[in-house]
Amino acid sequence: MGKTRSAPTLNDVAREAGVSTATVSRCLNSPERVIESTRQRVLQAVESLGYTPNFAAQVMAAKRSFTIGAIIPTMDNAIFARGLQAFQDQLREAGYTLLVSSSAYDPEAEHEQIRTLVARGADGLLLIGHARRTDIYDYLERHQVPSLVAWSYEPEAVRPSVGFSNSGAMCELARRVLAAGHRRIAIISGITKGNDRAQARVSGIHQALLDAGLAADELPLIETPYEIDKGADAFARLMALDPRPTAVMCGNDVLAAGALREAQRLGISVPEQVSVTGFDDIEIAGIVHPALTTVHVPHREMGRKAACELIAMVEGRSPGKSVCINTHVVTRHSLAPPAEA
Amino acid sequence: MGKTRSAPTLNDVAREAGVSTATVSRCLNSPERVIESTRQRVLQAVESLGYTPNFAAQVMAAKRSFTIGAIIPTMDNAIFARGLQAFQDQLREAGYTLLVSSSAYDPEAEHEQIRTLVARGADGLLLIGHARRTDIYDYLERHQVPSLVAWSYEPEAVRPSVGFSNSGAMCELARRVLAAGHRRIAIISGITKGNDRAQARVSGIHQALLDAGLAADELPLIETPYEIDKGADAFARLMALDPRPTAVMCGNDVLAAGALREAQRLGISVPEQVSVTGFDDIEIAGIVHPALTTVHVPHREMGRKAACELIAMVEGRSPGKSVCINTHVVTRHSLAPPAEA
DNA sequence: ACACTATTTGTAAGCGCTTACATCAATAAT
DNA sequence: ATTATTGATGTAAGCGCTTACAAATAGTGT
Repeated sequence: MGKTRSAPTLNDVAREAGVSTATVSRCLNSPERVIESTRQRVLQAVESLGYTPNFAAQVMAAKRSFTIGAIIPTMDNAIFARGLQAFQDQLREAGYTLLVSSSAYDPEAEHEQIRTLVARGADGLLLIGHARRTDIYDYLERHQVPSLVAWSYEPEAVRPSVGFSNSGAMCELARRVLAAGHRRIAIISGITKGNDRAQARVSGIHQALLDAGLAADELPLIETPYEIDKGADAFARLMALDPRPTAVMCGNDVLAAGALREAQRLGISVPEQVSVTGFDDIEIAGIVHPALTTVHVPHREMGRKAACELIAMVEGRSPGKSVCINTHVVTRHSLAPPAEA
Repeated sequence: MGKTRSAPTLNDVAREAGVSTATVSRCLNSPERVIESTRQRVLQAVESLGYTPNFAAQVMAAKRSFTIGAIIPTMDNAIFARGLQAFQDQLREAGYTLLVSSSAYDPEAEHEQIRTLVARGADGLLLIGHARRTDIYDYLERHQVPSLVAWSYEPEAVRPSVGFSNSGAMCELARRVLAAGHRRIAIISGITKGNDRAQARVSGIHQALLDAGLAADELPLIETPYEIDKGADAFARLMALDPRPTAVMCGNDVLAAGALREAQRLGISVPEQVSVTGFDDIEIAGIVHPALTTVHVPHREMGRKAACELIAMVEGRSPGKSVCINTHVVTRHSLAPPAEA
C-alpha cells in the first residue's frame, strides 16, 4: 500500500489527497473552513496512511501546545494524586494535556523543571505553594507562560492561587485537640524550609494555642520529610519525652500513618494513651487503625478549579484570580480526650 | 540589558557572542568540538541572555528527544509508583526524561496515549503487560520507536519484557495458603480482561490447586477494579457465602487492604477467622492491620533494569532482550491456619 | 617552502507544521 | 453586464534548531 516505510507527513497526506498542505492542516485544525467533499478526501488519506501529526512541528509553527505543566514536590505518596487527577481530568475536557514532573522538594530542581516544561512548550504551569525565588516569575513572564499556585491560599499573596488556608485548617484542628482537653501537644511537621504549607500548618497550631491563652513556643516539634518511616521515627522520639505528650499532631496523613504504625509497635494504644491527628484526608486516613481524625481537603474541587482558572489565564480570559477552597475537620477515632493526668 | 522583551533564541546568542548559530549549538551539545575561548564567550552570552533552548525545535531538527514515554494503567494508587520512580531515576542518570501518562486500564486510551507520546517525539516507550492489539506494534515500528513491556514476564512472548512471573509468584503464595491448611479459598481478582497480569495471577492460584490435586475451577472469584472500596465490597460478598471461605487471596495489596478494612468493619478477625493475602508488597502492605502476607515484587530493581534495557534499545545497542525478575513471598500476619472446621 | 592533514568555524538546507496573504471561482449587489 | 463580496484553496515564509558540507586556519613532515 504505502510507498514508504517511514512515518507519513502532512506532505504525504496532501499528495495522497491531491490538495495542498495548508488544506490538510485546515482539515485537521478547523474543519469548518474546508468544504465537505475535500474534507472527506483528506480524512480518508489521513486514515489510509495512518498519519499522526508531529507534535514538535505543531508547537513550533503554532507556538501553542495545548499542554499544561505541573510541578509537584513528590509523586512518592498520594498527597497530590487526587487533586492532580481532577486537575488533569478537567484539562482534558478542555482539550489540554498535562505534563507532570516532581521536584523532590528541592527548589533548584523545581527551577530546572520549570525551564524544562517551558522549553517543551507548556502553555501554562501549575506550581505548588508560594515559596520560591521571584526571578522565576520573570523568566515565566518573558516566555509568556502564565502560572498558577495551588495547595495554598494566602490572602496577601501577589500571585494568583487556588488553594486553602493551611494555617486556618490546622488551627481549627488544633482547637479540637485543645477542646478534647489536651495540653501536652507535640508536633511532627514536614520540612518547613521552602514549604509555605508546612510552615502555615505549624503556625496554625501555634495560633490555636495563643487563642486559648497558652504558651505556643515550647511545643515539642520534629521536622521530618513526609514519609511513613520518618513519621514513625519521629513518633518514637516524641514518646520518649518526659512528660510524654498526650496528643501528636502530624503535618499530614502520611506522617500520622507512620506515627500510628509506631504506636502499635510500641504497644501504645491510640487514642487511649495518646491521640494522633493528620492532615489531607487522603485514602490512607480511613484505612489505618484507628482511622485518623484529620483535615479534609477537597482535593478534587481544588484540582478542577485550578484547571479552569489556569486555562482561562492561558487563553487570555483572566489575568489570574485567586480562589479559596474550604476545608473541614473530619472526626474519626484517633483523637480522644487524654487519660486523666 | 537585553534588547527585546521576549525569549532569546539561538540566533540572539550567536549575535551576542559574535559567532554563528552552528557554533552556539555545538557549544551546547558537543562542547569538545569548540575551542575553549569561543566556548567561554558563548556560554557567557547564554548566561547573560538567560537562554533556554526550544525543545520542540531541537526535537525537530535532531529527530531525537532524549525522552522516554511510559503508559501505565493507573496513577490512582501506588502500584506502579515505586517501579516507575526507579525507572525514572535510572533514565535521568543516562540523560533521558520520562513522560508518564495513564490509560485507566482502557486499551483504546492506551492506544491514544501511545500515539500522543510518539507524536511528542518519545525515543522509546515503556508499556505495562503484553495484552494489546498487534497493529500498535506496527505503528511503533513505522515510527521507529522501540518499546519494552514491564511488570510481566512471559517466556513465550515475542516482545522484549522486563518483569516477573505473575502466575509463578501467585502460585507460590497459593501453595503457602494450602500448606497452612486452607481448602475453602476465595479470590478477589482485578479485572482480567485485557490484563495479562491479573489473568496470570488467577491462573497461578489454579495451578497451585491442581498441583495439590484439588479442584480449581469452583473457587469463588470476584473480579473488580483495583480500588480499596471495591476490595471491601468484594470481601463483604465473599463473607456472605456459605460455606464461608477461610482464606481470601487478593489480586493485589490494594484489594487486600480493602478486604481488611471490611473485615474490621464486619468484626471478622484476620487471620483468626479468615486469612487474607495480597500481591505487590507496596507500602500499604506493612501499614494495614494485620500486616499483609503478600508477594514481594522488587519494583525498584525492575524499574532500573527496564530503563537500562530500553535505553540500550533506543541507542541501538540491543535488539531488545527479556529479563525475568525474581519475586518472593513475604510472610507477615494476615495468613494463618484456618480455625478448625 | 610546500603539500597535506587536522581542527575550528561558518553556511545553509532542512525538520513538519501553521498561517498570512494571494488567487480564483462563484454568488450577490448595483 | 459589471463590480464587490464571500468562501475555498494554494503559495510560501517562517518557527528555532541541528548538521552535512564548505571554508579557513593552524600544524606537520619533508
